[in-house]
Amino acid sequence: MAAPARKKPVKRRRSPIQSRGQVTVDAIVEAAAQILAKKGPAAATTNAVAARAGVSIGTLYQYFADREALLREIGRRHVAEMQAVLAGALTGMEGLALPAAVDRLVSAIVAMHRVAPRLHQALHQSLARDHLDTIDAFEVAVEAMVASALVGRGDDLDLPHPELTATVLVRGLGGLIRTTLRREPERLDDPALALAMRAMILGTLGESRRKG
Amino acid sequence: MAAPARKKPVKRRRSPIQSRGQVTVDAIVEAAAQILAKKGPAAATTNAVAARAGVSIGTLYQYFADREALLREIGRRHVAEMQAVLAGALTGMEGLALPAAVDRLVSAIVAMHRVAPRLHQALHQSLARDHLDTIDAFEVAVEAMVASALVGRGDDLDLPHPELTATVLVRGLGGLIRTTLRREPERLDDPALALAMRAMILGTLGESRRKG
DNA sequence: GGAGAAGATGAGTCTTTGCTCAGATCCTCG
DNA sequence: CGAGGATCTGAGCAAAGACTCATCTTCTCC
Repeated sequence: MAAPARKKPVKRRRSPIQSRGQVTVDAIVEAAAQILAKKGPAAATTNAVAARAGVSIGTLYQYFADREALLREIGRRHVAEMQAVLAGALTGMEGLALPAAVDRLVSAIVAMHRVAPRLHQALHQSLARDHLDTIDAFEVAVEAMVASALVGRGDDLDLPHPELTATVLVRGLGGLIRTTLRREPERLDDPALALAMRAMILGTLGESRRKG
Repeated sequence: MAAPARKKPVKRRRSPIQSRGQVTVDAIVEAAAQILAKKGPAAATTNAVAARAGVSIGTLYQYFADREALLREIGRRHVAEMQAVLAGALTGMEGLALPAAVDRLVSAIVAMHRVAPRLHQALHQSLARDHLDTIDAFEVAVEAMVASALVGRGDDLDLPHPELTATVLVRGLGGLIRTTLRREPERLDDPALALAMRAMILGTLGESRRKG
């Protein structure tokens, strides 16, 4: 009623037109990702990011409306990278027998998490209730992907609830990998762990089928 | 060389001696846990906590050296509570057949996470690289517990690497539950999910054994 | 009752951080 | 070359939050 307070008086974000603008944006995102990965969310202040990127804070705010927007962009890029790695590791799986396919899947998921483990963790921490959307959407997509892959080989599997099984597998494996990454990062290279994951997947599939 | 800078000039924390002191401490911890659970780590400022607890900030700092110490205390209490719930839900499992024992384990783990889901999540977020020690120690203990339980029924199981299997199961289930809690909290009550978890555990155990 | 310890207060200090703005500098293109 | 837009600068503002301290109140116990 009183004064019509302007909510968003200016649209701050500028899309780079000249190439040097793009270079600057990349430098900022890169710097932020590095700090995030190396020192955690708390250290990733806008000033620190700008300093590391070698630009002034003013420049940073020319391209990002606020700190959140910057984090969101990092999340977007990270997810895209993971997606690419996953897709690459999963090509040409159609012809494989189940155990071989599972091996392939395990190494794909591990590889995907190895892209930028510290950053992945930092994002999961800092993206409080907001940018997790991006990551969540990706995880949902992965679950759907796995579910359809399970349905795809219907003959030898015949699961009563492929989606449910996919959900359990994807979330379980993801959690396992994230916990391991945080507590014993070096262990991700342990072949025994990969075998154990394989056993978990195959066992879960077998046991789930029997229930049909 | 120059001035011998005093590092920790005062030990600020006072242990409550009179009963009203204990009451105050409890109120503070309780208030902090509530804010943490309801609004996340960022909202849990020392001033907000003191206000909610109905005491002045000065009082808060009489009992806690700093914000970290307060968070650490909350972590300690939360872990203790989870431990109690888990222990309670696991008593008298010795005589049970494997499937029944697994059912029991599943509901115990779910119950344990249901103690204070939002707080659990907030702690996992805020306890950056510090108080996670407390939670980590607990999780390690759970892994050891499960491992020994697996060894305990050696006859019908005979796993080649009980610790590894326990690790995979505990971390996998924990991750699955945490993810579900964050994205679809209501689903934790879904019996189908419990069944799927059961299948995962039984399947993993069976498949792991076969490898021996 | 009253001395002294335990407990509580909260205004205020100090620091940090997100973010703005009034310009300076660089590029493109006619 | 030079006009005008794109880009960049960085001192500094305002807000927020952790924490202190001088002082007051309440309790214990002889």
